[in-house]
Amino acid sequence: MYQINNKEYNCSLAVSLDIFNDKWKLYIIWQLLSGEKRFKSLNQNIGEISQKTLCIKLKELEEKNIIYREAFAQVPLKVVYSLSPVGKELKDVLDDMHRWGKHYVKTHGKIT
Amino acid sequence: MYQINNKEYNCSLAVSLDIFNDKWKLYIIWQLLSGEKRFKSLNQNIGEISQKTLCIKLKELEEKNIIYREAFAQVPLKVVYSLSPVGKELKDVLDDMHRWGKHYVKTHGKIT
DNA sequence: CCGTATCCTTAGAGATACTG
DNA sequence: CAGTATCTCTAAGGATACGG
Repeated sequence: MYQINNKEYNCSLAVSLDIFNDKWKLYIIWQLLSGEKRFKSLNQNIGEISQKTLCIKLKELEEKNIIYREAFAQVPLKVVYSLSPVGKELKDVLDDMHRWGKHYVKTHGKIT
Repeated sequence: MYQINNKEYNCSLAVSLDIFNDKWKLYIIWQLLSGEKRFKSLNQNIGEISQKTLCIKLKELEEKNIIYREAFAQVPLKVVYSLSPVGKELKDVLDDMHRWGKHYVKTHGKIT
């Protein structure tokens, strides 16, 4: 049995699936794998995500210590997000998912 | 650009994330990785999934050709689910997620 | 045993407007 | 620029009962 923030899991896979059981977190990680990014950049480069949802997801990822947030005292404001060590270790997962998607499209979809 | 069932994606990762953007599909794959399973077995072994939801998710996976469904003309009925070739190729993804979850728990949770 | 059919409840997410 | 605050809506999922 595993416990994180008073939540119980009977398998460590359940931990991952629970954390990333939403529409956007893995997209955000994917963006950050290529280097730290500002809020605006994420908002523009991640499909159709709304500002509000992006805020919420970034906060959740920061609370879980998967990403870091660094704010600069400037006007206009500058905030930079980057992957923590444990966040960087998601690279394998995302590479595999990317590869699988490519393979799935090749056999079951169209490339235009 | 990729197209599957009249849905457009600009990245093959988006394909994977869209397919598995729900609470249960990857759990089902995880179960089936250890061999074919009957409906009841899945229903009992996958956390708190309801019968209705399991039905829906199995159907979706079958339509996407990720799992196979085989029904035996018996009374009582017997139905067996198994992974298709492209379904089996999700093993890497799930192994990585499992490994990451284990690592995350070690550094951010408790093991009881 | 393996599902369907309803009904119902909530969390996730979008749109828009506003603030430090 | 980087967020909050509302307000709204929909689809995912659960509970329960029924059917082949």
